[in-house]
Amino acid sequence: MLIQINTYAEKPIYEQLRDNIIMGIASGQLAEGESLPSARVLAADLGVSFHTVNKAYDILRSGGYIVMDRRTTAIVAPKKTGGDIPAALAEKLTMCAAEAICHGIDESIFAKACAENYRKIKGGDIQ
Amino acid sequence: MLIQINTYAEKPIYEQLRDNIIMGIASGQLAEGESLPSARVLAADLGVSFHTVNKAYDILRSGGYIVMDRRTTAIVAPKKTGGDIPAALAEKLTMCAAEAICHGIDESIFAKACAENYRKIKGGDIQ
DNA sequence: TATCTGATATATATATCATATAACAGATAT
DNA sequence: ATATCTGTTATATGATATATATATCAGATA
Repeated sequence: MLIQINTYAEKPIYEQLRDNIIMGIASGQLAEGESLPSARVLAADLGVSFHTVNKAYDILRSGGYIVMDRRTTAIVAPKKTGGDIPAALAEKLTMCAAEAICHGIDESIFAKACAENYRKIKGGDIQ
Repeated sequence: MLIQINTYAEKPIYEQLRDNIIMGIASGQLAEGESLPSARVLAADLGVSFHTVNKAYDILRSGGYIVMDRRTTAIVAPKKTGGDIPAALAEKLTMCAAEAICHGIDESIFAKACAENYRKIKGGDIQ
């Protein structure tokens, strides 16, 4: 999977990496059990510090997105099914809804945008 | 409206203030045209620096949430209708959907959560 | 005139971000 | 065994972000 970062963006590099990989998993570009490049290799490829990649991997591990396997590099965590919405995600969604309301976006348009995003990502129709 | 912050949280104070006020506007607790407390007064009430509140107000002004009126304090911006989804919000929504997919949350559950959030906030059923 | 407002400037302390270098134990292949 | 990879951990440095304090300014208001 192609991982791209923008070192000029205001979003920290480690967050860009985190988001990139979450998108990759969600869209199926990174399959369950698939190996990620080692932190050192990815860092060299992107021209960033090994520690920056390591931080992103650590956050992904804490969030249950990847699993660290001593024998290989990090791998994509097993798929979850019928999960609950984690508190952190619920908070983000709440703020998204609030912002949408402030911008005068109708509930139907908001709901449609949410569902379309979901479908597009899951269908791999992204980027 | 009651504005609360947590100085121990990892989220910066100015972001907490921003989110708090956006929630207040979305939920109707802060009505269109309503005056916000002056940055100095709110800072004193919360026990934070005037500049921290000022930064939050400046971000809210840039985002079109409030209007700075020379004659009074900042006021809540006029309501928008039939607005489009701003790019920044679209990106947040995309990441929310991706996280939901990774957590094994079904599309129907995700869509329901989005819509329920929207309705609860708009109906004032919050906090 | 006195007092409020936000806007702006400067300075300081702390935290975060990103980097570099180094060493460590576990796993793997030669 | 040796060499090499892995993630983990520690330490140090610089740049930037966050939060604070103090101060000045122009505009508005009583």
